[in-house]
Amino acid sequence: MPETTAAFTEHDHAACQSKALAYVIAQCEAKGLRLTEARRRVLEILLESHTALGAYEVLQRLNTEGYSAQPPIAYRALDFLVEHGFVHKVERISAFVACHFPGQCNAPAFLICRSCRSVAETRDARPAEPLSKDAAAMRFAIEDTNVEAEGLCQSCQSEEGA
Amino acid sequence: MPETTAAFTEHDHAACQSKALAYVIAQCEAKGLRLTEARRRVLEILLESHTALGAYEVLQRLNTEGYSAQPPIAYRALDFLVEHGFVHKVERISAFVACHFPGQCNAPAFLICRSCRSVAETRDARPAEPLSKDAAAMRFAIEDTNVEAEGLCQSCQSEEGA
DNA sequence: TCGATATTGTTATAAGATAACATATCAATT
DNA sequence: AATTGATATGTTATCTTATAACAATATCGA
Ligand SMILES: [Zn+2]
Ligand SMILES: [Zn+2]
Ligand SMILES: [Zn+2]
Ligand SMILES: [Zn+2]
Repeated sequence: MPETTAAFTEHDHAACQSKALAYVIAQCEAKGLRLTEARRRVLEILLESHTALGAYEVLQRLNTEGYSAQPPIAYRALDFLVEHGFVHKVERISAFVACHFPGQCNAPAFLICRSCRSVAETRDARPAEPLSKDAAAMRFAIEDTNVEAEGLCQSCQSEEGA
Repeated sequence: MPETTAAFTEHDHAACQSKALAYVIAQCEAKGLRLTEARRRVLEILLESHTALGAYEVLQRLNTEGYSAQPPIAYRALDFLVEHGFVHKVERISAFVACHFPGQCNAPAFLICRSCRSVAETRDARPAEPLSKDAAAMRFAIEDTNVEAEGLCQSCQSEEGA
């Protein structure tokens, strides 16, 4: 199996999920970050699958659980989680996906299925070489990089052929 | 000079601009595409600088020229230009920038200044290697890739220090 | 000229994101 | 325990980005 999350492969997702959650809890302890109720619930919702969810989908999920939250609740929780690298924003589809490489994720890159919205994360994508070289040459200070590939996962290819 | 557009460097932008426009005109001729008034105006607006413009900024520009257009006018023109590779969408900032590598642009990558919104385009970014390798391994069919780096251009770094 | 196809005009609305401000909670110090 | 500054939440309203839907035109080959 390649160095990707198991998004498009069979795997023990319960383990996948609890490992990531445990890591976030530990990190917050260690760094004195406050993993509040809302933040934790949002993270748990995202960890349920390898599918990216929009902020309003997350919000809806919160609200089907007795919560009665407005957009800023979801966005603030997501901002916190993204800021600390526990969740990634997938710009291409304006959606959020939990990080599944707890603690090992520097420059993530994503494979995004346009049909089922599953997102596989690969790590160690050295920020696209020619880009960082050019950036240095023109004294451009890169702060953050997105590498996102959209397409069809294997199972959605089959369905589309059908 | 590296293989980037001249976005962050001194250059003969008039030439830059007219070369790109001429290329698009020729391509449309050759492929029987209709570069209508609206499409051409939108392209010209984007070619004026290496700054990315939002769809509504483009719309506003159209409307300050006697036009009286609604959002779909701008989006349709942009869709056409993006579809044929004459314009790129910069997902990270939901904005559009003219392609300045007419005919030589396969997998563009961008350096985006978060302050002045200038965008430099580098070509030949082989779609991030680890990603395409992983994709092949899991039979994921990549259709389109974004590589976008956000940061500060040299001149905006100076200003921020001030 | 006819008819299929592509494009534009127009209205309305969906979807994504944030500003602003009041209230509440937390955690460290007196 | 009370004070206080910093952080987080609740709430309303609004802003930005993008598209659906459908009628009216224009284009171009048969
Ligand atoms: Zn999993
Ligand atoms: Zn899929
Ligand atoms: Zn130029
Ligand atoms: Zn700049």
